[in-house]
Amino acid sequence: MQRRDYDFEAIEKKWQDYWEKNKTFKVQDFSEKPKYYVLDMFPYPSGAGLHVGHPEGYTATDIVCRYKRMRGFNVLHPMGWDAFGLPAEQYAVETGTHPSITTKKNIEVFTRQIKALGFSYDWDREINTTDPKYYKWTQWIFLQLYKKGLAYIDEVPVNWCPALGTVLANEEVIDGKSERGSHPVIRKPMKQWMLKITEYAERLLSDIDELDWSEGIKEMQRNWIGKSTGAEVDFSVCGQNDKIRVYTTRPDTLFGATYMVLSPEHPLVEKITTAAQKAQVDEYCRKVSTMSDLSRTDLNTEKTGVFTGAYAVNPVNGEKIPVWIADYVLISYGTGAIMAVPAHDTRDFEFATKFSIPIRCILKPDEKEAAAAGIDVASVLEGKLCWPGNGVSINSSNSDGLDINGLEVEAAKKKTTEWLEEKKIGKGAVNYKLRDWLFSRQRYWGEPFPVAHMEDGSIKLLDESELPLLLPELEDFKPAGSGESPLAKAKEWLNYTDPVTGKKGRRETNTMPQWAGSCWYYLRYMDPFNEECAFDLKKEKYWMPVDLYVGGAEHAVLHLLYARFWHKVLYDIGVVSTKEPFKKLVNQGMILGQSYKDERGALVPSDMVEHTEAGPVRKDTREKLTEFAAKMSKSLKNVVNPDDVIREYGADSMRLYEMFMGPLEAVKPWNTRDIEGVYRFLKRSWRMIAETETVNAEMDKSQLRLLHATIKKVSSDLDTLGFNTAISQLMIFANEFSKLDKLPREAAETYVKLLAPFAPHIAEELWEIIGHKDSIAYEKWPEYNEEYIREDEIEILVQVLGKPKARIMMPAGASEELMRNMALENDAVKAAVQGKPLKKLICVPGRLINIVV
RNA sequence: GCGCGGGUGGCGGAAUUGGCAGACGCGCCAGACUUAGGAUCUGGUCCUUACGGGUAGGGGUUCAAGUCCCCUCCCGCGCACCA
Repeated sequence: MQRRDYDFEAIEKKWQDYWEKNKTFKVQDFSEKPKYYVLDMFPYPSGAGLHVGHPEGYTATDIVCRYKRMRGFNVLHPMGWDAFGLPAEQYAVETGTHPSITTKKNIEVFTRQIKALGFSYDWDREINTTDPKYYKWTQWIFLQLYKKGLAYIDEVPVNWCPALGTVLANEEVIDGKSERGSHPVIRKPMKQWMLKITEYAERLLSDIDELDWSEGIKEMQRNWIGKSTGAEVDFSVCGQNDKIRVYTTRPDTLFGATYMVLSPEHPLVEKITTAAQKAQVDEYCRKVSTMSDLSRTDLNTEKTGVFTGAYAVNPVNGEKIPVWIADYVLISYGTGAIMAVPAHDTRDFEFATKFSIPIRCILKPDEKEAAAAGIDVASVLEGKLCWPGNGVSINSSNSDGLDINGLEVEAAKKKTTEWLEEKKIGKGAVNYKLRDWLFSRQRYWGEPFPVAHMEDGSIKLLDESELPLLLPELEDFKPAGSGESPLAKAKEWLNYTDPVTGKKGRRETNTMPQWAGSCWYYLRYMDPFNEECAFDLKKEKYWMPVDLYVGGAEHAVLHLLYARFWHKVLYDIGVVSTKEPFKKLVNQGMILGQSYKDERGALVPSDMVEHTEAGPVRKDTREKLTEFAAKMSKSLKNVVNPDDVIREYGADSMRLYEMFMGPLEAVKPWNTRDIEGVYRFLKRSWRMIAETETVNAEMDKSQLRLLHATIKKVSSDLDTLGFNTAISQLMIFANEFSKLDKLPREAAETYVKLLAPFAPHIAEELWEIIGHKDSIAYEKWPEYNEEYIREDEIEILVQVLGKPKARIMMPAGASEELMRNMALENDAVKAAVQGKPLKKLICVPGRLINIVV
């Protein structure tokens, strides 16, 4: 075998061993240096191992960490495992293998793969959510939530998945099917633990403003919380004492309310329904209750509903209006009842049209807005078209002191709300889309709740000294089928006796959802082995908040919202010192795989594709195929395994390619062919340093300029996470300096330092080759000198009428006067101007001149 | 439908925020070295023979527009009867 000049395999092994043996990246608490906490979203260790999406974020954070260390920061950069979860449990159901065994094995694979990329984690802080020493404190936090009144049991219709034998959270149900496995999901009432995240809705919303997160993610969180302001209004039911309370964001349209709608689940439905309508109403309610969420939302296009036979009184004009029930009104939002204003609400309009309910226009549309939307104002006024937009109120006054005619929407809302409050029939109100968090799962592989249900019906919290409450050993991991978790089969474990009173009870059989462990793991890293408390307060004060948090956008709302919620609770009980956990958040974009489709657009698995000179064809039929990028999946066989890439090109090339592909946050297509480019770059770097004589020579002006421009560009790009452009600058440098026969020492040393965060193994090796004994990891980051970057002469573009005509070298600090003269004397410029009179001359110093004639 | 991103060579992507569009890389073409090349090096590579024309399409502001404004089209992501 021929000698490989750049032997990445040996080099990478050597330095990974070195870092491990010397504990190069072990971090000290309370160092004098400024702290910097960089966090990756810790992975669920799945059986499939790492895919190329994982190292994308990990590489980015690792580069930042290595850079910050060289900048003199004390960097906390930990890794751990979000190891509770359904897949290991499903595997246990199928094979009888205990989830802890599967989990352990998977973690070993993940660890090996992650270490092979040379990330500078402090492995001495590794945590695992399934470790009793960890989940003891997850349980402890639950106790705190309960004590604050934020945890309660409620009987709620939940998403029951018969195939999985478990209840799923709303987030785990996609289009009425389970996110995992795509099994049908139906609604079933069950006793569940809930967390009152709604109590924190306002703070979760308003504190978003101070976060350094991408606007997109912040907006998603705002939408998820979904704050709206409006009013609650009471409508009395004709012939009864009952009142129907509605929530509306448009109190200004009360005069246009021509009917009301209750959600089928509304408690008043039964009471107000007349005998004549009872059969129909019951039938409708029955139908809706058995419907899955999917079929219920399916009815999007066609509204359904039934008249209850009852009437209510519109409080602004005393009018009798019919009360209907319809499934387009949700019991879980607002008051579960609405006043319907068909003229100014598209849903009500559809409903009213279908059931021939009067439509009364009480808002004259804004002419401009209506024209822009292509809406005919006259039709709106006749009640033939719906206008949900702006305008002024009409036909909106009563004899009881309310007159909003002529007012714009905002003013009309305000005035109506004041009137309602004065008459004590309503008040201003705020609503959120955010619901309380369904916090139990009917699973084995999760944190047990530290509670017992006592025989007298009370709930007993375990004492802190009884934690952790361990999971019982089981042999059969199948769900109980009744909806209870497999824990219901753990006979002895179930029995609880209060150590103080001797009273008996039964342990909670639900376990916590996977989100629980990830809600506070970033805190445990600061103090991972503390047995006295979840984490030391002084350490928390030193390390928090997380300065940079990188992870996939799939956690844009749920994990990040839940973690923020817990953090605020912990803040309120005084164990954390910051209002928010994650100061800066970056979502890495998904990496897509090379995929193929035929002319009909049918997808073709990658192993069926052959590459010919004319392009990709289908192996068996020779049909022409087109290449495109699609999410990596088993079925398309377009998944790239980092192990293969590392074997072929090395970890440094892998790291560089992941960063060079494009901006961190962008969705990018993987193309194995392109790795060749960064690999060549590393080989060139190798030859430039390792196989070129290093001399103590001065650099000339242009060399100094390039060196310092490179320091500047790489540094500023690292500050803004512009990894792709930083690498391209390093390439420019290597392209130039690799031409030299002898490399000036200063250039060599500086370059290796700049390269080190990106490609640490080769950098360590080169650093050693040019004569250093210690690791490069804590070398001082180079500083640039603006002096050297400045050019003496700058090429100035001269345009005539905006068209480039000449490029003239001018002194760097040339005055406008000088620039102007030099430009006008230029032959090419003279030719373009042709003696025409000068109308205007724009001079941008250091850049260009534009002559207008 | 609503909200948020985005549309630049054959491909991945640059462009100091209004100032020479296409940096850097892949691919491709030509050449050098070579027994050999999936090694390395050199040169070329937006379109057009040219004049010129080009950043999804159309209009506008400006001395100057990929960048700002208006309209249209397309793609991705999120939410989806939230009153």
